[in-house]
Amino acid sequence: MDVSPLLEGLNAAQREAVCAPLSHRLILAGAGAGKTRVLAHRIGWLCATEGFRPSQVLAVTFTNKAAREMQQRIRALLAEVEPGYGAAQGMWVGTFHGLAHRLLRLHWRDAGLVESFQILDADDQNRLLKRIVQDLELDESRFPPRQAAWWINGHKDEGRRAKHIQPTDPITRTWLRIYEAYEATCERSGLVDFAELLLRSLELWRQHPALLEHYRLRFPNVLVDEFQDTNTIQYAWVRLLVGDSGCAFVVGDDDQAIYGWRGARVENVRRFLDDYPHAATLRLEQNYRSTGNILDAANSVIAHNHSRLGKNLWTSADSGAPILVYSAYNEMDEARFVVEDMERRRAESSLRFADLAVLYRSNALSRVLEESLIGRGLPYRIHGGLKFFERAEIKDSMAYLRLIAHRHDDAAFERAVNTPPRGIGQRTLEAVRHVAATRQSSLWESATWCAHDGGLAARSKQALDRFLGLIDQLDGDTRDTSLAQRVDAVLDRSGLRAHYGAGGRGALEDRSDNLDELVSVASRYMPPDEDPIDSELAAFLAFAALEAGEAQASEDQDSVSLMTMHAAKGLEFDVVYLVGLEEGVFPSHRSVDEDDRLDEERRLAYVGMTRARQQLVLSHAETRRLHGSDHYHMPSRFLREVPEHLIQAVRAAQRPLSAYPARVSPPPNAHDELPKGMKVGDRVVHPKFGEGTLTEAEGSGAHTRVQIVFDQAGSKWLVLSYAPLERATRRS
DNA sequence: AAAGACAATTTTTTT
DNA sequence: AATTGTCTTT
Repeated sequence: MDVSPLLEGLNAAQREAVCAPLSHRLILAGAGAGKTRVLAHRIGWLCATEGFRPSQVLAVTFTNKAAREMQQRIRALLAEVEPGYGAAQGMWVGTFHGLAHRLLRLHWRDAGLVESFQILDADDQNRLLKRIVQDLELDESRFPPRQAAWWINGHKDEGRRAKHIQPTDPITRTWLRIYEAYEATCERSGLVDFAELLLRSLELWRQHPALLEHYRLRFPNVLVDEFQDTNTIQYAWVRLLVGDSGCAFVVGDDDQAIYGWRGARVENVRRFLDDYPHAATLRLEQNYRSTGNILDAANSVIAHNHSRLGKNLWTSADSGAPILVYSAYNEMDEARFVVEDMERRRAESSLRFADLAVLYRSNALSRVLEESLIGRGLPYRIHGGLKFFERAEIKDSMAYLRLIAHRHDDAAFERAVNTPPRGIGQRTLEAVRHVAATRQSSLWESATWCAHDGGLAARSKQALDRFLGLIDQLDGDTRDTSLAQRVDAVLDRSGLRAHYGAGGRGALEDRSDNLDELVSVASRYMPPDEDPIDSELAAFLAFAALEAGEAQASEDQDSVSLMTMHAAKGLEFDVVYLVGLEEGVFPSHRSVDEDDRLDEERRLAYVGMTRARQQLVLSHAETRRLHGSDHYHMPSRFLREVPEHLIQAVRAAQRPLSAYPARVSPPPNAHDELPKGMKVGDRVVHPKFGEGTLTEAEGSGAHTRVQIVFDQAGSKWLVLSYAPLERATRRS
């Protein structure tokens, strides 16, 4: 057997990681240091030289995309090492949720589930919670369903069920009541949300030691990617599986931990070292992606963070071009600059559109850029946004399929009953829900009863009965047909196709196109080889929930990428434009008050900057129109944290206004002064609060509000035209 | 029961 | 600004 492909092209540190002896390892790998590569090669190494079969390897990633990539790389490697190796048979590579789901499908009985349990996505969960909050007769404005979901998921992510929580105050008591009711509903309807997948599978192992032992023996090797993004329960899951006998190989970068706000615990990295004192730490610090200047800039920014595990990226590459910083008048000027710069670069070199990316803090910033790109006719692709399976019309269709597969799915029932409208209104539903609540039954059972026995109007009974009959018939009639035919039958006989086809209220035509696309997706769908689910429909439903799919399909077309910095993690481009570098935008105004959050923003900046291979372009706007009103922000602190000698500044003022493309209107009052001749950044004085700095402004004319950070009195928002503010006289 | 006016809301995202 | 959900009207 030739193991050389496994080591080819690896540097000393990478090689050490790949060939490490069998014991626990923590690999701290900086951006662009080849961590995914190391992970794939490590698995190849384990199989080729340590005598493991691929089926003895379990590797976890965070996204489906990463899982697919990993699987492909390993397959290619193994094929090279040992031609005809049966291509990674039996290997478990997937997301935490995907693997947990597989476990629950295999051991549904032991996990206390019904065989046909359904997965509840975030949207389903919110709807269900809304229903529950209403049923409990609580004030929705005081207990918003979204917040309830947040509260419940937060506890589940920490491994706590309702019974583990001791309420100390009335508010917590109420949240707990919601949690309990939610648990009961999910139980009764056979529904499992994302957090539940993990918690259930963890409990499955805890409560069935023999089963756990089986998996420990089966997977002596457990590998985790993006370890800094694991939450409490994911960590517990890995720890339980590894136990004392297994071998954990975890890869991460504490400087790229950007998901703390959704429960990820960077501390898990340290905790791993506490829990496995013999684990050796290896650092991958050589970066193969970016120029020296880009790395220097990124390193300088991240150096401002507290409590890092310590790591300094270096490269043998040239320092490259300086970091460009563009100061725009406003967001339109900024977008114009970005697009013109792209055109210029493309004219001067052989860059493809796909080598260019614009990254921003929040999705709201993408619109202007999009308009500018359209104006100049450049192809682009916005990543993120609504996924295919999250679209309303698709979810409507899926609700029918879910009911066909599992009648007791209350979430699907609520969605499908009256979509499209078929005369089953609030009153009727109220009655159905009431019966369900008193009998502790699913909505389906309750509806069956109501359609014949309840005290409903004959009309309503009939409508209800027709709906129930429709589902039963769809199930019966299409049982032996292909998945695509089933979907097609659902669209036709449910009336959804006619409903969306009619074009509704100004509704976009692609709604109906999406329905056709769903049929086509179904016809192309192939259940995974080693899937524990025997029904094609059930497998398809799980696929839709776990893998919502990219919104735009045109992946092959050469186009500029637009996305949030979060979405850019793991990707790289020759030229990266980081726009909206303004205090209050990035770092976000919701983060500036807390050190921890600010650190996370800074890590996000680090992630964004290190996406660039050749050229990094940073920009900020003096004025930005956001949510309908004007904002005047100071340049982001992250800009100031980039050493000056790395920067080449481009001032907007050098460009005449007449150079603006005709379709973008010239900026009104762009860099103008605020009323009273003030500008952001000025020193001001207030008779009562003393001296301070004008840091931000919002609104225009007489409504302009400004934020002043007073030297003594703290920060305050004042209406400029009323506040007795004066410009401070400069002291000598 | 369904359409239309009105008000509130707006980080980041995966599964 | 624009989307989203709630309330009102017919």
